[in-house]
Amino acid sequence: MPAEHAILGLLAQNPDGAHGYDLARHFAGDEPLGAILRLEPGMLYHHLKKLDKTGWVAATVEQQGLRPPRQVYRLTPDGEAELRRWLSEPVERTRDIRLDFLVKLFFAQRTQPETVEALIAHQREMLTRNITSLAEQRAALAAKPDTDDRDRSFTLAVLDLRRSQTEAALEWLDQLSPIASNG
Amino acid sequence: MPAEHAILGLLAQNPDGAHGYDLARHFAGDEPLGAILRLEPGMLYHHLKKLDKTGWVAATVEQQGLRPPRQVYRLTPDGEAELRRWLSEPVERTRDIRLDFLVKLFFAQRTQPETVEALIAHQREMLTRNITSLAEQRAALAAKPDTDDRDRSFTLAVLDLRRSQTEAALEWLDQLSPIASNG
DNA sequence: AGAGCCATGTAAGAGGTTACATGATTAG
DNA sequence: CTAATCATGTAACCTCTTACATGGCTCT
Repeated sequence: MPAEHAILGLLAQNPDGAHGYDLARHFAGDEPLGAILRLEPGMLYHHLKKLDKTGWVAATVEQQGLRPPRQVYRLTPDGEAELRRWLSEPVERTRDIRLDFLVKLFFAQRTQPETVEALIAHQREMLTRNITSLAEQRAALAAKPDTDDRDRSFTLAVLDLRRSQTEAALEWLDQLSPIASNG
Repeated sequence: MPAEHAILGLLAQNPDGAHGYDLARHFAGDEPLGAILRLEPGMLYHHLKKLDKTGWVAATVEQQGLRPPRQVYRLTPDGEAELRRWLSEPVERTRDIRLDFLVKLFFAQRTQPETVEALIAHQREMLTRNITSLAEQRAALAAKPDTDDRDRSFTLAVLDLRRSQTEAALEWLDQLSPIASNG
């Protein structure tokens, strides 16, 4: 779940804590985070409660006169550890590059820029492994007897699509150096 | 929802109808459909009931001695119209190529092969449009003042990833000719 | 005799979307 | 005076996942 880790990441940038409405702004369309991940108020408040129950954030109440009191959330040590763990781990599937990996990249850059190169390198290995596996599946299928020609050519097309998507992600990764270096 | 249209597609290949267990086999891992779309029994039976309520399939009961009676589902004229409509329509977002478009391709090939080339051509146009739009967004962002450098370079990376994924899908589409021609 | 197939489902829960409810404050 | 902003949430409703319930039949 990238959304909850994104919340942890935002709190990691704000040692004084933040309340729901503060955080919500970062998930709007004109913010960089909002370009990859939209979070409606309902879900945001839901995640905050869940994170509180898990112990990754801690809430304190701030009275506000006549407005509803603010719940100010701060990252706990457990939450920080979880964030670090998550940020160091590449995503397994190519389709998760689009969302999960971008969120990782975003917060790695902002909260621990020295880890960005390692994250990219690990992700690179993972994608390379996936390409190898796809090549193996392709070879196995081509060699498989008793297969309808239409079925085979369709499944080959499926594997080829995955390969092309994974290779594209890999090439994109290799051009991320500006982010990695001056982040 | 590709799952429900996949069910319609399977029934379109079986004018005598099929029952849930029959259909379930097509969504197993070793079948070509299963390579793109897994459907557990629970969801399959749920979709069948929903399609029945919508009027896209019609059920008749077949007694089976001591086993539970079979619900045999047949495609209705409405269901067939819906399937045709869906099969002729490209997907809007690149990320839906992986699932929805592949399902469309699979069933277009098997139930109306003469439409495959048009489907591919329409999808090609859609992807080309998306690439143009991404280029525009990229230009707009590069020209935008008052933007944090880190924010800008991150959002540029997001747009570049989308472009690379969309271009990869486009190149893959252009090599689908074997399926289109001898399907 | 036991494993796996046939054939249908239900139940519980996680995760998400959309819309609404509340009510003061501030900006135009 | 109206609209947007601040600040919190709830409610209803989907979708999907995982696991289980039932019980005869067929194969080894």
